[in-house]
Amino acid sequence: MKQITITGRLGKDAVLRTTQQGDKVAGFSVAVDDGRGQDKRTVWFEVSLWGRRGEALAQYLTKGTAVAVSGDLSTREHNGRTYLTVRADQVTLLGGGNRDQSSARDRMSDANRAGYDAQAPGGGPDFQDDIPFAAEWRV
Amino acid sequence: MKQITITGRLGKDAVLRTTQQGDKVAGFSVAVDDGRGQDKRTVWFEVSLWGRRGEALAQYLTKGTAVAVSGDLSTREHNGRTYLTVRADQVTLLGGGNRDQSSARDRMSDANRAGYDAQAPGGGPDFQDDIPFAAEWRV
Amino acid sequence: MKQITITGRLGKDAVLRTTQQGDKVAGFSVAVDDGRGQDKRTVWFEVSLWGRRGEALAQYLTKGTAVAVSGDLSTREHNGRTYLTVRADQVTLLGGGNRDQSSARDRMSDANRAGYDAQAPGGGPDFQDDIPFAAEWRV
Amino acid sequence: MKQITITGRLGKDAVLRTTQQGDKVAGFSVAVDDGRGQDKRTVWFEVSLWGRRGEALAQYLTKGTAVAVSGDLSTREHNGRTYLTVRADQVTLLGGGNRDQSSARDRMSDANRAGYDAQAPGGGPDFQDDIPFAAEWRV
DNA sequence: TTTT
DNA sequence: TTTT
Repeated sequence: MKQITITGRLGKDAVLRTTQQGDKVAGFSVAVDDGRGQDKRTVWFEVSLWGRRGEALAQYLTKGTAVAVSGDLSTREHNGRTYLTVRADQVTLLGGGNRDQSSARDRMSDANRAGYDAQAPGGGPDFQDDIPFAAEWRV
Repeated sequence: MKQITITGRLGKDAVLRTTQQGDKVAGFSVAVDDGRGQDKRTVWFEVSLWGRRGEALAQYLTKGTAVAVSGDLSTREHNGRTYLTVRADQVTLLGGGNRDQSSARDRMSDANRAGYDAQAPGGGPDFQDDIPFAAEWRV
Repeated sequence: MKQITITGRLGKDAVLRTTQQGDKVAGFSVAVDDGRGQDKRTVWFEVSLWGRRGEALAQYLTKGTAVAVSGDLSTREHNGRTYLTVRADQVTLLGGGNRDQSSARDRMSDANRAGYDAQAPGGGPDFQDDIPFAAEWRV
Repeated sequence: MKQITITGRLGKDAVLRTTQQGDKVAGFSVAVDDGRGQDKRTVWFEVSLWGRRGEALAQYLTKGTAVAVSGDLSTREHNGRTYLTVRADQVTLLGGGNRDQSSARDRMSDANRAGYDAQAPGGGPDFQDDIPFAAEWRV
């Protein structure tokens, strides 16, 4: 088990994709502050949210949105760089973002009212493109 | 968000149930040690693991099994008592239990090979019996 | 282990207290949303943050402030009610509250620059008053 | 906030070190299983446990010991490799290891009876040697 | 209801 | 570097 909870802000709008099996996944990067004072830096996490929950929340996961994300941490190597990835079990909107907050929260409660599925169906490397994130998003 | 991770042992074998909608859920109680020395006590958590993951893991979730469980914490009042409940996103077997460990782990890896779903489909109070745990299990 | 991470808002300003041993502890209650739609409710957590960190953050932990709190969950019985308590290891300010945000964050970074201690020194029931929270704060 | 909880086993005995300021820290690596079937791999975490708690637990943190660790995740670059590090708030012994379990647990309860401090005093890069882990330990 |  |  390697279960992580992060709070931070999206660097870009989330991207909603569909696997060849027809499964939906929302992908987005979250910037988390680390250290303080002189040692301040930003740590980036690539988050994937599968199923109906990703499909429903993607529209609210806009650049600058503050979120809390809980899920399984992994690392991924790509072009000599190490990425921190989180397969999300839970995503909570904390505010901010490009859209006005109140209407976003109203629409969200509709989305949440249905029973969304934060889990990937297969769990496999079955993307049409093997990276659910823009290639320029680096750790 | 109120995401918890506990480690502890099952007080009884898990019970696998089916909702009226046909959804499967494994229910079990986990004893977690709290305090030390004179102030030692046991805190009990009622855990539910929905979908194929619950269906697959139920057979290994036997009395005495050590587990790590991550999920959403809630409380439930029943007959004047407060229960701590966890709707599990992740359950990891740590050993112990009534069955012999090696064969259990072998069978488990088969179970895990498929893509299991730790999320409830609807999230609602739609049990055939509204309590997924024996009535005598108290906090 | 029963480690929890919550996000929510303070119901009142934090109270900074001193034990008979001279240890400082900040106490505050955090409201966390649970459920959705018709089943929405609020779950309250009593949080304690010990040592220099509590001392330093108390001034920013005002009514309405959004926080993320990570720590050890326990329950406490008082007058027939069950309280959820969290002994915090980490507290992150997410915004809101009575004070203006920017200046609060500026002052906070000073506070954080020193090495604060989120742990209780003794861990014992050594309060001058055995409840670090106002009696009217109920689960 | 980037708070993680892992369960896994120590690759080597923990090393107890002292900073130039006289602060104690136990350092150890934890192997965590990732993936399943063909995609199984091991993810390593470098854990540091500061203060009296590190001092007290170091003797039980032997090679092969199963632990649950909760704390703040960071990454560290060293010689072109990325390390996952956890500054531990909580460490729970789950069993295993080189020493016999029962006596270790007995001694541990003595250690735990005192109030240990899982937090670093300063948080700084003030090691006599800047790496609390053997250089050959790579992610 | 668990276990060390 | 671990373990099942």
